[in-house]
Amino acid sequence: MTAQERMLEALRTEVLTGALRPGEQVVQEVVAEQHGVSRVPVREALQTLASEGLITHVPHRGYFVTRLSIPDLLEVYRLRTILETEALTAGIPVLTDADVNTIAELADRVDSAAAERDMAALTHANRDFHFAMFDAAGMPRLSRLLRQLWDASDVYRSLYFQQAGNRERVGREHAAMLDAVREHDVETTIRLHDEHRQHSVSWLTAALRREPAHRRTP
Amino acid sequence: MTAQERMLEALRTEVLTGALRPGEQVVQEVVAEQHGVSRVPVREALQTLASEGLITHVPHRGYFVTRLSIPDLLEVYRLRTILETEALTAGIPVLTDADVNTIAELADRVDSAAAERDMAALTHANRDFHFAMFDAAGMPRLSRLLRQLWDASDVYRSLYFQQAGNRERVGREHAAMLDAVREHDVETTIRLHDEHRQHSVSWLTAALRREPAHRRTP
DNA sequence: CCGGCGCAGACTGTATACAATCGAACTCTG
DNA sequence: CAGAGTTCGATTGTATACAGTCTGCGCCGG
Repeated sequence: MTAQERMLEALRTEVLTGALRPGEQVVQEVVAEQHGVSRVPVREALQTLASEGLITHVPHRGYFVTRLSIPDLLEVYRLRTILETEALTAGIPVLTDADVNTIAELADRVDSAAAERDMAALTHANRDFHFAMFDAAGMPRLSRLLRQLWDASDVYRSLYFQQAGNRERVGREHAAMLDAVREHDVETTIRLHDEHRQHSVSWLTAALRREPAHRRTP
Repeated sequence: MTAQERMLEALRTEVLTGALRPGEQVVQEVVAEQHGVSRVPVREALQTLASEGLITHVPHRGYFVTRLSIPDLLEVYRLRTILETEALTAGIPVLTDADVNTIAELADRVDSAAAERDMAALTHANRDFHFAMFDAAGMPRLSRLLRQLWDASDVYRSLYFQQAGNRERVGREHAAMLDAVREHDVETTIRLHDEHRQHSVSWLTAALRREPAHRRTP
């Protein structure tokens, strides 16, 4: 595995778990030293994250963790709604029994991570759970676009998960989805996803309004 | 402007106009020498294009112009249909008179480029024409996703434009769209876009089937 | 006292140099 | 003669070194 791939993974995790906070500058030399590599692979990883939108690049100034505005967050969720509906419509009917079992297992993993308050594991397991359904559509580009949109909002989802009530709610919602998925009930699965999203977007906009204390991404 | 930005622009143009053909390897040193820079900014531009999907990266092997398969092409057009419909629904009703004039002007530019058989100009003007409508939705992320999808298929659109009949057809289709846009007729604009897309996708799949002669992207 | 100017420091951007990896042609062997 | 091993060339990946740009602070003048 190349150094830039390691850096990409490391940086993505740090952003997604909130170790690097929105608006914060990512100084190349610091990251390089922490991981024992030179600045070159760090730059290339940052480049990738920038083109995905997770990081914002300002020439001659540096790389900053992207800070979502509320309108941007709403747009992300609107696009997710459209594209996830498409993915579920194509994917749920063609799920095999093995797929369903995998999804059930992933739901368990979400629960354990939630119980242990392991945010990194929770974020990952949650993604895996949902993308097991999305990927079933067999539309790699659609999956990829969705991953980008999830990346963009994961920075804030870690906030959402930090509250115990939200973690419990997610557990219940996932269980309901699993039931619908078991019966290949596309309509219900979509409806549950819509509600799931709806709740987190309202919670998050409220949270963002409460805490406008970061300074703007320069 | 930094060197990597110049390289990004240059490489993107070369891929989109077909100067670099699908499947072909992009050798860093060659590109660097051609443009009088070192390999570093070239690498960073390639990195970005790779994360957008225009270029495929194989560690320790190199960067290759992505070759679309027919299923992939169909997926791109399906996603474009969904997202462009969304953009037009939001954008067409709120177009100002100035916007409409801009669009009309862009349609003219497409025609002139077509008349002069200037493929690079044609590709650019065509994009500008359509994105003038899409961008009107005021959804920057949606525009961005659409640009990615366009990038992915532009490699093949240059093929489409090389045929005179297609160029004329596009001129007529754009004129019809312009009329619909002038009247803020969302439904007709969407229908025309659907037909527009439908024709190019059928033409392109046929063309791809005729010419499967490239060697596989390794 | 306040606003513009210049300088120092930090950080980014790029070039050059070196190390590692891959593929293909060639050789050697059964 | 076929096939596995091997060496060589080309190309990529990474480190180091240097150049350029921006920011913030202090100084000077009004």
